[in-house]
Amino acid sequence: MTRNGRPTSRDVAHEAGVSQSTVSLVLAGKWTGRVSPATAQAVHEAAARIGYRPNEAARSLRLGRTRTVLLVVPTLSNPFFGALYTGTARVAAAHGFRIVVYPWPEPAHSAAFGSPFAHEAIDGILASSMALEMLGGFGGTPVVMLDSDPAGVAPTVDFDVADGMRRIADHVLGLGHRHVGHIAAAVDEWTFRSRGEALHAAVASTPGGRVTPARAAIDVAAARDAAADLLRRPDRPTVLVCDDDQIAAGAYKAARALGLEVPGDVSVTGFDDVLLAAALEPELTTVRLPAAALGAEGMTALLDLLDGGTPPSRSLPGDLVVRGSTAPPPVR
Amino acid sequence: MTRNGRPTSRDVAHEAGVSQSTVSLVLAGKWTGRVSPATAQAVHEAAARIGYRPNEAARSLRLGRTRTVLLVVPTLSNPFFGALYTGTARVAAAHGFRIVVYPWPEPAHSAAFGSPFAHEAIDGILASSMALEMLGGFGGTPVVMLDSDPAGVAPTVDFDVADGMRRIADHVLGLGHRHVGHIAAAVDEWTFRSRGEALHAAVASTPGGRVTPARAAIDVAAARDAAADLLRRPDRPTVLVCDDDQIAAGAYKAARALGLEVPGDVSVTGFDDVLLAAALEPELTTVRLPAAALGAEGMTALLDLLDGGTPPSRSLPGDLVVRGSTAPPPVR
DNA sequence: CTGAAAGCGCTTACAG
DNA sequence: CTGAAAGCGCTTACAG
Repeated sequence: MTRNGRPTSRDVAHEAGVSQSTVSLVLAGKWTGRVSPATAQAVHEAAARIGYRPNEAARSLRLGRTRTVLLVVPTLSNPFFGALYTGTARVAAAHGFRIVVYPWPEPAHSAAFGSPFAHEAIDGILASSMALEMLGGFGGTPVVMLDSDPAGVAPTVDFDVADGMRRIADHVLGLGHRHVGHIAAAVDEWTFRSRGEALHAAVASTPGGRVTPARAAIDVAAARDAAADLLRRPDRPTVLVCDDDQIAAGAYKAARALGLEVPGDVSVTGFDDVLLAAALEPELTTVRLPAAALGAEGMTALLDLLDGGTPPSRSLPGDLVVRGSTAPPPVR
Repeated sequence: MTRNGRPTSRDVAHEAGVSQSTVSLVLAGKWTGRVSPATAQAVHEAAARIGYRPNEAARSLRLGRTRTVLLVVPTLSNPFFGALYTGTARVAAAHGFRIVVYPWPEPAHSAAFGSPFAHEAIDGILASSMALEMLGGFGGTPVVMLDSDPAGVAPTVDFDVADGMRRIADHVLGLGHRHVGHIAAAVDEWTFRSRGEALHAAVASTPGGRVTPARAAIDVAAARDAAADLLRRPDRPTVLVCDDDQIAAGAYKAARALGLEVPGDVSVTGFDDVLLAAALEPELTTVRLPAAALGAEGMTALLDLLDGGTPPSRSLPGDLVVRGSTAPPPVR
């Protein structure tokens, strides 16, 4: 027994009447052909009887692996990343890994958190929605990037955001819109660059189509101001395509403040399909990005990488979800 | 050097020309009076030069402590718990602890996660918004409960939700409302029981005041249906007091579907002040609960407990935030 | 003031 | 088929 009262493999050995090494072999599942079935069963029973659980610290020290993965996300105030975490943790748990979440850079607290890589008690890193370079020096720790530029050196699991934005474009162009206001997220990341490029390409290839760009932080108040600027123009866009659901919420507020109805006077679209999208009135037309699936696929790829594999970069499709915030442009 | 190329305290010792035990003493900050200042400085310089970082697994094994705390939350889809995590992690990092988040019971994945207590590589538990009994058998691991019944055996850090709800009640009663619809969260937890009791008490003590109760899951669609039932009554309440901001979002939807204006025809209040509250139109009158502060105070209490202290149960005040969703009742 | 040594609980060659 | 032993990298009495 350890000082804190937890049984050790020696206690199991004593209880089962075998040696400690036999216990280790049996409980690691490496006994077939080396230990008799009867002995193995006795060990399992003894372990269950005294409530034995292996000491992870000892195993980590011995193996040089910690079975811990660091998940780096830009923020936890967006429930998107909560869902992402859930997906990674599900796959991790099934393989005996744990996930430590690290919101970074969290503007408010970045300094106080200290460097996550200082601890180094991790086997690998999953980083979402950021550039690999942002991670700085993390030694040779294996990394899988999520929702990030697939042109980098690390394996990547992405959403096909360009395709999602093309679906948005096809939807609003199909409704008859030609003048599109695009409220881009003022964050220089691959995921947002891709959304913007796809939108511009799709609209430009349509006769009479044009995009008026604007930028806003991913924040309701900032988006409201950017949207108000677009809506006060003499040649007002008939639809506001937003890089994110929170930005779309700001666009709603700007429209209402100017006495414009959504979607009667101006249509609005979002991106992500977080809870907010269905809470707004009217409900938001957006692209659903399966965050939990992204996390699960990313963790699967990282496990492959840790096993010495070379997981291919992949892309998950997003679904267009048409709700009440889009309609044909007003007749003039 | 370890197999994976990381320098150890032996490498530092060699670099500094001292013994490994001296390195350990110096880097643990326990050298004053036992090691000469010159030697201590040499050790620090050598450690910095070769980029030494202590192996956490070895330290954990030796000390029998892991410097890891499990944070159990009901869900991560509500950004409230993201903020709570941020607060705990900030204090934890300052003390060399890490936080492992565990959403539990996450209806969708609860089975797949496995028991968090099985790993046992934790020194303590912070559990939010649940009953201590839900944690089941966690051995003798120290626990601090957050936003939970202070009558339990574990130290507790709470919001004064009863006071918050009284402020809501005073606000709407002050506006002239007398018939209050209460949409309670259909979750049998202390935090919601307290909200309901405080509301009923405050309204009952006002001449002519009465409460019509309803219940809904913490979910926009469920809340919409519950609110619609209240609003279709012949003796319709003039204000819907909701146990949570998401429930309030559902109340908005029900009002709009019935052609009622918020706040002209019916006032609505929330609780928590998550991002959604300011994204709604009109913006939601609610009680701001400082989630990050709760997390920070909880972690501080747990550190105290781990040090052998007996942290007192505490309560943090919530602020009433009056926005556009409340107004005097319509004249009849 | 400094170092040699024990030992935390495991895993895994190695010997029998 | 089974066990004795080494060793992962630390912390901390203990001896000098």
